[in-house]
Amino acid sequence: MNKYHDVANKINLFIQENNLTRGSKLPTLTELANTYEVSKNTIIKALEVLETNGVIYQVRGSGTYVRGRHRKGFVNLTDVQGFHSIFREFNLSSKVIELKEIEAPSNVAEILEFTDQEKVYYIKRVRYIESRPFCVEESYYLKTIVPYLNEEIASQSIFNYLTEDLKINIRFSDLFMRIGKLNQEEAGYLELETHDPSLNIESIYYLSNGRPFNYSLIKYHHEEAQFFVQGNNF
Amino acid sequence: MNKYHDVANKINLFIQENNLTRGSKLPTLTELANTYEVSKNTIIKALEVLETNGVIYQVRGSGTYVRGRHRKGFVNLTDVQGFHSIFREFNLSSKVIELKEIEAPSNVAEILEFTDQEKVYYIKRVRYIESRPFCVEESYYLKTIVPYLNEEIASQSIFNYLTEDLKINIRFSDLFMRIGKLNQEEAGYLELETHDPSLNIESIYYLSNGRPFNYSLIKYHHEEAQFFVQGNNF
DNA sequence: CAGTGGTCTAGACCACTGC
DNA sequence: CAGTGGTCTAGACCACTGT
Repeated sequence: MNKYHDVANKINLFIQENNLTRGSKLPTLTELANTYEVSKNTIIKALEVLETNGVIYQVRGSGTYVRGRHRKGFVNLTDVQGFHSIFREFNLSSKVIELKEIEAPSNVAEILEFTDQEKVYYIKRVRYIESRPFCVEESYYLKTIVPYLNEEIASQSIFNYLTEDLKINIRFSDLFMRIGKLNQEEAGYLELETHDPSLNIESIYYLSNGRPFNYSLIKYHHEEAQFFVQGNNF
Repeated sequence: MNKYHDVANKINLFIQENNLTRGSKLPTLTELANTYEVSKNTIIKALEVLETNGVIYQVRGSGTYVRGRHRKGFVNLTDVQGFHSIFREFNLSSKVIELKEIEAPSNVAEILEFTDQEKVYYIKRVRYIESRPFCVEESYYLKTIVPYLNEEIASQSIFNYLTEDLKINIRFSDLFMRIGKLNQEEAGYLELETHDPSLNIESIYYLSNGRPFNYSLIKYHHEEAQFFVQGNNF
């Protein structure tokens, strides 16, 4: 663990434990540098982490303040781990509809950027939050990166399996979202009517060396899909 | 303009002018430091900017590479200036439905965090992209921050007016998104049917001192709403 | 194990806020 | 104009990648 991540966590804890609310002022940079016994620049780095995570904001010439505005039930889209980390607190489960090893269809091959035929795992599953159907997911994993996958793993958190068991480092992701309409099958899974709207998110996940290894198309139940994005300007 | 922003722009230009594609390798940190005649740390800062903007990614021990994946017509949600900057290339226009100065309704007062009665501008407008109706927007601006607004300004880019004429610095924003249904009036503006779905985004914009000054509820035409989010993990 | 990105420091100086 | 965050530097050292 880096020093600045460490300090960031400590400051974050400090905010939570003291119940600091929006607008509360934190100590100055030099004070923080003294109390955590690191250089001023390391404090700056730590606060930078907290700023991009939407925890604080800094005002030049004035001070550092707590940002913290949350709305319950909204999932942060900016966080790559989004769903997985936030839903740890909820009772999240999955039902696997289909799991097979196939040659990648051409559109997926194009997205995942390979020219030769490559094997992928195809998974279709319905995800439930507190036993309410939440989304239908179709996902393709490059077999060279994810050599093994079974129904038991897919019925739990694939993300945890990738990061904790396979030690895969997910570095960044591209999400594309738009509104779609459910077909009869999907509507059935989500307990909705055919042609009801859904929030569709196509996502591509990349390894730390920049290679795309997963493509997913997720259709969210229109009443359950609630997302937020924290923008920063500079 | 800072040195590192300057360098970031130059590197960005370099990428574009040389048509560097996904995966292309950039020079090393020390080489970049030499060619742009700044310290290594300033290069790191510059590359950090490009990384959070989704232009490049860096692999420790290996190098810096071009990320660049775009899909036409998708609006970047992470960028505070999102709509305004990207649509500069399109023919974007607005029709003002209503513009008035009112006491803030209680829900807006709560969101914008004031307890006393305060005046706000309320604006309702329909926005068109290439003359196709794109979204219906209802927006509230704190009058203490935005002292004047008229129909002419509102029919163009309010964002430009705020930043360029009033010299207001927007620092960050919170966006909340979900699917909604259009009422009869809204459907009329968007040339859709009543109860057709829409992508609704509630947004709160904050000044550089952390004060919220604007709240908007925007309902997007379901066929035109296409957004993307670039996630970074660390 | 050479090459490359990442962390950390100490310190000088700049730019902005708010009294 | 005092206080506070932001930029920039030079340099030491660490951690990871890929051959």
